[in-house]
Amino acid sequence: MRRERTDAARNRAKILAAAEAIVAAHGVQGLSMAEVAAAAGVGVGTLYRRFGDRSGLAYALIDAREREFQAAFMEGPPPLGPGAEPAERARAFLGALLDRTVEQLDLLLMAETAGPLARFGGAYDAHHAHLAMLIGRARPEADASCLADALLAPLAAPLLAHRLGDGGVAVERVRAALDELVAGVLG
Amino acid sequence: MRRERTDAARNRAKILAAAEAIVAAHGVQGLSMAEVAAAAGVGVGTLYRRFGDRSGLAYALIDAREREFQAAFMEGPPPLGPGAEPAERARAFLGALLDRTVEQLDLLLMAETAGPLARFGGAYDAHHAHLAMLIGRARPEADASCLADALLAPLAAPLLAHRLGDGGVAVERVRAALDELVAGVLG
DNA sequence: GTTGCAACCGGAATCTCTTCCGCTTACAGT
DNA sequence: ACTGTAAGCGGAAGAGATTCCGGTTGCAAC
Repeated sequence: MRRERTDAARNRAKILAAAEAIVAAHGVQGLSMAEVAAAAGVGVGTLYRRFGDRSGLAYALIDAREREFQAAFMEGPPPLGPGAEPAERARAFLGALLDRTVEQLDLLLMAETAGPLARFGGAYDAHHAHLAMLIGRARPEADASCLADALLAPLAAPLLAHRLGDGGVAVERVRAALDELVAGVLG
Repeated sequence: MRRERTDAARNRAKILAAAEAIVAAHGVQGLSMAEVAAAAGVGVGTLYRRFGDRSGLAYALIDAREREFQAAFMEGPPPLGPGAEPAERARAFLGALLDRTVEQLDLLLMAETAGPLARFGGAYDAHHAHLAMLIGRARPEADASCLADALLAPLAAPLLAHRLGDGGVAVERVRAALDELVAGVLG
């Protein structure tokens, strides 16, 4: 496919920079499409062509950290990367994903709320494929795909936001529960 | 607290009837607040005072079946109700919840999308409390609350919609994976 | 039957997301 | 450099959710 036009690339950068500035200044709730467009000096149509919708913009803001994370579990050092036992890698993977999710909870919440299905393009599929691979290696006879969904589900942003925010549950308790789940499934 | 005024009760009934008719005729996507209000012959303000927002209206439509379900697992016959072993009850509970969720997938999807936090008032709390009770009975030393969240998470509407719809996964595969999870957690 | 008031009602106004389409521009091929 | 065109652009228009508030009404107390 053709290279991105230079004006498009420039606009993309301006939009992301403006969006980051707005999130830093007013939080995620202040991130309205019209405001981002105005701050970036482009029309709202440009935002939509580039990012699809509000949730697409949120995912784009998350993307940088997501790439780091994917690199870490695909080719980084153990126990996250190759070299450790599948069960240990799965535990490390879910723990790291928990940390990343908590760190960007506001953006993820907005992204999933704006359009729930978008979550399942891109990042989620990569996480699912990785975890299913680990499960399949540890227990070839199991339904690795469904089990991977089940282990990833407790990390959904709305649930974590509820428990960590209103519920007063600490991250470490969630991590411990995940470890127990992995032990039960891959044990 | 005071009894509901008769005009308010009448309007509530008219609104729910109109909403059900619209869902039956045009599906969940046709359920716009203005349209429901017009069909019920009330102003939109009345919808909002009564149901809070779009997701509140969706939950109200789900409510009847939810009450049946709660009665079944709280005081119905085993294995769902009292009388069976905790592990078996937990399996039956998650299976029944899976069925109910699939049955009302569209409404649940809309309800969670419209306001993700609303899910965690009412029905979710009841499910969580019940499952945590069963887990606590089977394994007093475990963190029953967090494990209950983890076992309920795979039943989130967006995930099920994705797997059952686009992914081509059958309900029975999901059920089998849940059974395996329960087996892993409850010994 | 009258009265006081709290709850309720309606729908216009507002707010934000999203779509649409006529105009502009980068850039590959000549 | 010239040109055709596909990609990109902007912002007005459309859609639907949500808020607001002046007017109305059920009903409990007297």
